Amino acid sequence: MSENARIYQLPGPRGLDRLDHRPEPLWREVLGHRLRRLRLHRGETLLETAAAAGISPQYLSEIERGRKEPSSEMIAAVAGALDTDLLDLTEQVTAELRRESRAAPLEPTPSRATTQAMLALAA
Amino acid sequence: MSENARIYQLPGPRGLDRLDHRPEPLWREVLGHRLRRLRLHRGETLLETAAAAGISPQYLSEIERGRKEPSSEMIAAVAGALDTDLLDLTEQVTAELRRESRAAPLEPTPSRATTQAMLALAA
DNA sequence: CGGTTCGTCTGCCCTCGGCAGAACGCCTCC
DNA sequence: GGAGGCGTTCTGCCGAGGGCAGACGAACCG
Repeated sequence: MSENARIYQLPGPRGLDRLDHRPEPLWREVLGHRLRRLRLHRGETLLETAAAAGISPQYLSEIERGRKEPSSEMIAAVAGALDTDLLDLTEQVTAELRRESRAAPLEPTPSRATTQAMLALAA
Repeated sequence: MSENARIYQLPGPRGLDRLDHRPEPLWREVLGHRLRRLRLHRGETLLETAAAAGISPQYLSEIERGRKEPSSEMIAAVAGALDTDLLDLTEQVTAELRRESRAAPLEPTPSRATTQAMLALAA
C-alpha cells in the first residue's frame, strides 16, 4: 500500500488524470493512460508487468506516459501481460476519449479550472 | 466508378475483408483496414487523401495495408483528412474487432471455410 | 498501340523505438 | 544519521523501421 501512496505523490494529476491540452489527445497518450490504469488496478509494478510483457520497465513507463509509440506487437504483448486484449483496450480507449470530449466543453468546468490552477502551481 | 471496379480486382479479399489469421489482429491492421474503408466510402484516391493528410500516397497505402505503424500524429492527420477523429476511429476499430472475434469461433463457419479455401487457391 | 491513372514495390535516409545504466524520491531499519 | 531496497524516471545510444521518391505493373481509354 505504501507504493500506492507513493504513486499518488507523483508530480501531478496530469500524469494520471489529465491528458494533453490539444483539442483531441493522441492515441499513444490515451492508450498509455489506460495501460497504467490497468496495471495499477492489478497492483503490479512496472517491473512485474514489463517482465510479463517481455519488455523493459523503463520502456513500459514511457509507453504509459505517452512518450513512446509502441508497435502493434508491443501493444498486444502488454495487453497480454495485463490479461486483456486489443478489443478491451480499444473499447476502454474509446470510452476515455468520449469522457474527454465531454469533459472539454468551450466553457471551463470547475474541476478543469482547478486542475489548471494546480498545473500552474506545479510549473 | 472504374476505379472502384479496379480496386475490387486487387489480389484478394484478404486485403479488404480478412485480417490476419492470428487469434487477434494487430492494431495497425484493424486501423488500416478501417482507414481504407473510410477513404473508399468517400470515393477518394490515395493521392487525394494523402495530400489532405500531408503524407505521401505510397505511405498511406502502406498504413492502410497494415504494413507500417503510423505515429499518433499521423493517425490524427489521416483522421482529419477523412473528416473523422480519433474517437470515431477507435469506436469503429472496436466494432470491427468485435465482429472479428465473433467471426472466429472454434468451429469454422461456412464463410470462414470458404475464405480459407480461397486463400489456399491464391497461394 | 501509347498515354493516363491508380496502387504497390523497392531502396534508402534519418528519426525514434527500445534498451542499459544512472539518477531520483521514498520508505524502512539499525 | 547512513545504508539498503524498491519503484519510477532520466539519459545516452544502437539499430529498427517510419516515411519518402522513383520505378513498376495493372487497368482503362482513344
